[in-house]
Amino acid sequence: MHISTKCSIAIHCLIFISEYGEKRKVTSELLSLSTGTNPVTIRNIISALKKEGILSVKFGTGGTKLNCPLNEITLYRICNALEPNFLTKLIGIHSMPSPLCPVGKNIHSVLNTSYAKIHEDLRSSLQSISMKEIMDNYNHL
Amino acid sequence: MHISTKCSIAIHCLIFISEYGEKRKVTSELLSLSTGTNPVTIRNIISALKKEGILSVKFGTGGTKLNCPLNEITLYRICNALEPNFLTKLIGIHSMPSPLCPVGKNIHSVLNTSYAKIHEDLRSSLQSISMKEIMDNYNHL
DNA sequence: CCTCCTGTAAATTTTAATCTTACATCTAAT
DNA sequence: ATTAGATGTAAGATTAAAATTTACAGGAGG
Repeated sequence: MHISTKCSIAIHCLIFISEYGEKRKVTSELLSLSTGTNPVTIRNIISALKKEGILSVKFGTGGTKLNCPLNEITLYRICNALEPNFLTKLIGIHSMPSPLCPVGKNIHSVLNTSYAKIHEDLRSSLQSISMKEIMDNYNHL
Repeated sequence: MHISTKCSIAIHCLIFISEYGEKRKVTSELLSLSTGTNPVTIRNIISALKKEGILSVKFGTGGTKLNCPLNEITLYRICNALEPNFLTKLIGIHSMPSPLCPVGKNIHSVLNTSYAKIHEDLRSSLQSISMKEIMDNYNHL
């Protein structure tokens, strides 16, 4: 399973909210126009970020605001909010190796050991980048 | 785009070839049985690994042998053989942000900068694991 | 009480991955 | 040389995953 475009859309939304969330009412309709994605997808993404405590949404009347400092919003947190346990789904494993073959019998165990290290490395990589760096990048473009 | 199960199947095949490639004729049919994948997929994977110089295939009569030392066969090399530039396809980016919006106009550039670091980190992670470690792991199971 | 918004669910469409079928070609053994 | 058992690919069919669309129940605030 891959890291979907939802991650990119989420970052897009967070930049937008960080820039405009205090000044005007940021609705899913507005984010939909800016990202070029349909409003339901936006609402699902925003909903996931809300559950993670990253932002808050004004119910009923609409509008979105960030809920914690930029440096605490890491890419890891975003990805995990969008898809829990996304790391374990990163590299697909074939499901039907032959149990009669010495290799087939043990392949899952071998792969899991090796992949665990990759998951760890990717996790720290994603934790090392937060919306703070991304906003800095955006502002100095 | 994700790292597909082809990577796991490739590792499975390489373990099998490493164990049995010298003793018996390892055909796509045999690998197909061991992995539980159809022979055409196996042949495509083996073909990609061959182009990378990782193994060699005896044409006509069949049979596969490793072509270089285990420690030179890194996961990065395997993934790249299976799908060139797989890193740039790892995290999807939404294709239609609004060019009228300040965020939409610049999002691709911002994302590419941030994602480049992740690609680098993942690359070194994948380069740090080779078939040598995997075979050691397999043998000490 | 009316309008604009959110939160979800369900069905449809689109896209990507995988499997199947088919066949040309090659090698070694008989 | 003929044949049996392989590889290498191309195309089409099937399956599975993502994304979009449609629909609607509910809240907030003028």
